[in-house]
Amino acid sequence: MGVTKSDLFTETQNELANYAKVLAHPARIAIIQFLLKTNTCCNSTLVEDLGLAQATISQHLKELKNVGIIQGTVEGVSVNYCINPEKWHYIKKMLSDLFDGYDPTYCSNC
Amino acid sequence: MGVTKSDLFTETQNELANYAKVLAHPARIAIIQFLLKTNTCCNSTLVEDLGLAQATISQHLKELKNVGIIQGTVEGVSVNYCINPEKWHYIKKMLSDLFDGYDPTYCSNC
DNA sequence: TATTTTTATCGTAATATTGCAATGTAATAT
DNA sequence: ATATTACATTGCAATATTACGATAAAAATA
Repeated sequence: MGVTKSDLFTETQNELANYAKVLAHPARIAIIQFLLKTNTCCNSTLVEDLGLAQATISQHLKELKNVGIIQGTVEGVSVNYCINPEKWHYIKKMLSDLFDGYDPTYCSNC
Repeated sequence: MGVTKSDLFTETQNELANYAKVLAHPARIAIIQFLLKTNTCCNSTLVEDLGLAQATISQHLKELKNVGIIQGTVEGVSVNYCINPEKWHYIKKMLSDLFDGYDPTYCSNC
């Protein structure tokens, strides 16, 4: 049906899935990596750098902002985007908690 | 269009996005967490545990298997799934490389 | 004021994802 | 041989995502 049955899952499961979803597009990964390098960027810079249309970049930025991984501050005509440090570390922790939860020494059949 | 312009991005960006995509559904997170707890599971166990239809679980398992995060071994009538340790650590490293790439002390405007 | 620059939003088309009933398949049990 | 059990696959409907042109809004500039 295309609609996820969120009510079947825990809050953590839905939350993790939502964070993963925002990372699940190369353009958004590229935007994040760009920010890791330059610390700040605006829509027009990304349009040049990524080669996607302005409306498309704007949409990706919106999704990143919606989950809180980036934040934007109006700077005259343009908007400066940067990583939200608190959210960044929160997501980082959720993911490492998940990935640290596996100990292969307990596995007998693989 | 619904189609990602993969050719605009680096291999790493596409790869990261693909791994994120497979984590971008609470059912698949739930399956992984189930495996972290029990180390092994089969389709029917998950159908009981998650409350999704057998065909749906089968589809989610297929996606997890396609990116290599889990592997299945036929055990008589049923199929035992478990985490693929190499892939697990590979994905874990890719994600931590991304998330370790941020140093808030360099950021002046947030 | 008119123009330019930058971004957001709307509308739309193409494609992808989610979920499940129905059906197919393969191994085991009766 | 037939039935049962466990999964995979197919086909379909509903919804979500991706991409972008067109347009709107808001600030800076001529």
